[in-house]
Amino acid sequence: MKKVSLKDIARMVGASPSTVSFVLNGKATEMRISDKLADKILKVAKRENYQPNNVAVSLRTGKSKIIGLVVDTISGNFFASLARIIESEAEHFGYKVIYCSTGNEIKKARELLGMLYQYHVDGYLIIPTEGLEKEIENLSVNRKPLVLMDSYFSGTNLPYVLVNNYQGVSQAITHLIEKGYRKIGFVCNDIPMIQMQERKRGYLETLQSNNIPFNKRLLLETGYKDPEQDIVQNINTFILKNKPEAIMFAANYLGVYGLESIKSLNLSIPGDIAMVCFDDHEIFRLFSPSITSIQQPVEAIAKLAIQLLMQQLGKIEIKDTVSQVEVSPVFLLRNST
Amino acid sequence: MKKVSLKDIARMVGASPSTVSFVLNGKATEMRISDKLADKILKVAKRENYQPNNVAVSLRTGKSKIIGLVVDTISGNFFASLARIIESEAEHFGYKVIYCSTGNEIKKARELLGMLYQYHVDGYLIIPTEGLEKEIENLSVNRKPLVLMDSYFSGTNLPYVLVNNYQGVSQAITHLIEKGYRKIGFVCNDIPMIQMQERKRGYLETLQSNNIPFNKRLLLETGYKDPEQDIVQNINTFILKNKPEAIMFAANYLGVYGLESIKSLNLSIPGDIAMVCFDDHEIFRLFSPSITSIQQPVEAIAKLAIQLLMQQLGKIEIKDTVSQVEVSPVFLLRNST
DNA sequence: TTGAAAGCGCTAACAG
DNA sequence: CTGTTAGCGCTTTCAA
Repeated sequence: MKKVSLKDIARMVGASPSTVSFVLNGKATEMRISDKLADKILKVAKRENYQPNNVAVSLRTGKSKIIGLVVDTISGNFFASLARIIESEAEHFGYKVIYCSTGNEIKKARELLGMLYQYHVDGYLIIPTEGLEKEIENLSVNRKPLVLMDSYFSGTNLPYVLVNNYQGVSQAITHLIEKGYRKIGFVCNDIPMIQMQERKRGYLETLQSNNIPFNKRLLLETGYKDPEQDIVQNINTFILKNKPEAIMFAANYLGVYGLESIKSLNLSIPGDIAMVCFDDHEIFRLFSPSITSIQQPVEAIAKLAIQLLMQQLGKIEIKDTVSQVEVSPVFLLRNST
Repeated sequence: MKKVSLKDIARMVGASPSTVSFVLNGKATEMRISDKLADKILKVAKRENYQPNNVAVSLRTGKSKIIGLVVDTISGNFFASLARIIESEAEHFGYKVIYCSTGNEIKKARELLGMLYQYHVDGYLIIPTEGLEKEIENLSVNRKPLVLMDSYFSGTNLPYVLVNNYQGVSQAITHLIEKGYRKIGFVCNDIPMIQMQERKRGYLETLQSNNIPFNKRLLLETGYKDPEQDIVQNINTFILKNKPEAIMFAANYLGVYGLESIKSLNLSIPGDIAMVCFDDHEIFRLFSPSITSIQQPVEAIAKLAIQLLMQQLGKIEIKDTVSQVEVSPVFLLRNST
């Protein structure tokens, strides 16, 4: 039982492959195929359960109707919610989505991008990681539609959409200050990407504009690749040595580790120490006390990203020429501050 | 700047496409191509950064070196950890993985499977959902290598690998009984798939074999598609009305909802109510008190699934003919019981 | 030791 | 209104 091909259909109907192709692609009227023939073709195709061979279509047309979504890790909240929305948005335009995760390995990332390229995906949605700059630049040079999310490379002109990291942190720190906290710690990681830099800048400048001198001992930079154990340990000593009244964690996984640390230290939130986290997590809502956090407007990000991509794919007209957009975060006031 | 094709290379070197193809596919010696020519071809290909067009290769050979992983929802712990391992295992065999999520919509699931089929993925890893039986059966009939995970359809002979659900629940319930609890509630959902049925059976039979009469008011079956709010509300009234001394949740998302409910009821764990959950979740480890749970051996599941798939793909020899395997769960004793 | 040629399944320009 | 034909880029048989 082999799959029926377009040619098979043609033979059965007694028409030529091209005619069948036109009919099946809805170009029957355009090409002025007689209704009779068109109907017959449609009927036979249906009866035989004809499925076009997309590989052949792709080879011929150079289009695949697939967009590739490349992320560092598919675990993780942010990605999980992102993926669902992106998928359904893409569907509106007739595109399918395939996911690839790089596991934060530059080598693997390169391979994956290569694979997507070789399979001729029509567009790329990428959460960029350190070291991937050249490859991404390359896609762009080859005129591949692409949109970056969550971060971007400064100095390039690639389209991106991300949350306003500076604003989010600034809001949180201001909130802490208003609540009377002065000794505010900040725990971030050493990723050199723009989003983390912006968060750090948010911390520093907001302190400054509130006339609170920056104490560098209150800034903890953890290694991104360090094992969980080590990071929790670092946070432990950080808290013990510097006794911050409040801590802001610059990423949700850091907040989770922070929770672990605070728990192991037997400190109470917000009594002994207040906390707020950038990027929400299910745990923060459930925890007792619930944890105040800065939520990324995932839905908006996803929709905008697809929009920018579809513009490049010529699927929607370009309303405005802005292709680099930042969206406002959502401040979720809970009980940890 | 167009991509260089194999033909381009041939022209540059002054050889025929077939010769180039042989060399590039490592069949140079087999075909007795002279070393000189082979070297030259390799060098030029490298210089020109030749990348084969996989679409063309796939069309020609009917193989894609891709396996499709179809899950219900891409969020979720279980899947997230599964994916990572599957990916790296597949890599050993030279396969790439693409993910698709069905969002638990049968229509979308069908489309996705169709897409994978049309793109000629070489193998399928599927977490089956209700209603997908015929499509999956169909793949099998068409001799597509495939392995089910997490669940399966009784009455079919498809290969699968999943945790021993019965054993996991039985172990947990036994534990509760040993701890002295008698009024043990069980919260599951209404998915008619085998894994949930097995968990329910584990509950029922373990009570029975311990001479605890089954009280059907202690069994709560929640709608899988119900919104979170409703389910939490259901759990609330379930607890209030029936006052179980302990509850087992049959899935990790249910456990999380349970936590919410218990929190909103202001009950203490395990003082007022003990709890244990099937399928671990990061929250359970972090929560105060930490929540006892039954962990799925994700790594073992992933590795076995790939193994079964590679057997079908002829990539490894078949050691034993067992293609339906259950693995033992891991009991994680924590502080909620 | 190498090359010519056919063809995977489809689309689209061009000819009737 | 419909069919012929030429490929998309690659692999592989067969012939030289």
